[in-house]
Amino acid sequence: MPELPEVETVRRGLQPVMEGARIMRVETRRPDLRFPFPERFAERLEGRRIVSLGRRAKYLTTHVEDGPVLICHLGMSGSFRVETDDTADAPGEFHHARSKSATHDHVVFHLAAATGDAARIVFNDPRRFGFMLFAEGNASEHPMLAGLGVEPTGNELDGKLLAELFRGRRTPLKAALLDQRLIAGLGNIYVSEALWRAGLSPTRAAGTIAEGGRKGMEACERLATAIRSVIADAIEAGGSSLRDYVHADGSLGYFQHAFSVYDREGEACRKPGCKGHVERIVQSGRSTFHCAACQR
DNA sequence: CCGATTACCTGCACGC
DNA sequence: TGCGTGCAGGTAATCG
Repeated sequence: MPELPEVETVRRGLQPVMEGARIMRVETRRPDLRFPFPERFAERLEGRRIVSLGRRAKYLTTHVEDGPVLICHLGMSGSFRVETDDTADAPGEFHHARSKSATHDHVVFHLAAATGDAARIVFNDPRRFGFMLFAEGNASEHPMLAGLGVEPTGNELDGKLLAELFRGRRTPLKAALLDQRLIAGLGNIYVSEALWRAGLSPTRAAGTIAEGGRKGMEACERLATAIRSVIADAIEAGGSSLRDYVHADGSLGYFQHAFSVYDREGEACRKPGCKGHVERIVQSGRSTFHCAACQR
């Protein structure tokens, strides 16, 4: 489900509830998600105050006082929702619009805010590709985060860096952009969208835009700009709501309406003046959507 | 080193 | 109504 914009949207939804609150109790309703929960998972969190909620790529990091850093990944189908006594006891509110099976509520964090208000943070994940791990000390040194590449937010990712990352790589642009060791946070949707915005073919060897002299440099600049803009636009729209994905407060993201190619097989290309249409191809076993007419 | 394939798991849409 | 098939936003292990 969630690529960087969705994870960032989740983070922003949870932050006001979690930061400063104390974790009173942690329930795990099964022994594992993708991986087994860490030893003494609940015990090491209970009683501690949450200092901050961060994000690296598609990972959420929860920092507590005098405890481990909780690293959460949502996998394909993971989501968090916030329950307060108001929301839980009020039938027919937004819960109704998106009945999500409690069958897959795997973890519940019972919180007490500084004001004394109680809240529950519930992690739901039907496919259980998500996971929760602990980092001792600096989370960025945890094996799961240590190898991650540059964030596609902010100014660091530019044409020059992209050229350095791609130089000599014969892998298709699609695969290069999905490689979290190069750029961290892009997923299947936003890779298709970024390549369309940049007018670059997903099948083109990544190295060819890094080695093509002036034209190559222009392509790198276009791609860096496309990546940053599509991620920024998606975050601003509150992410994409596909299938059952919703925000922590139950609301929906809107970016799926702004998709240019993803899941639009057969539609006319939206690029002004382009006569092409959106095609679906399969690369490394996953769908890629692109316009062969304007993406070269 | 590289890339492609498979595995992990459940739900849903679709055709019959 | 049910059943088989394919597909789904993730990462990681394995195989050439």
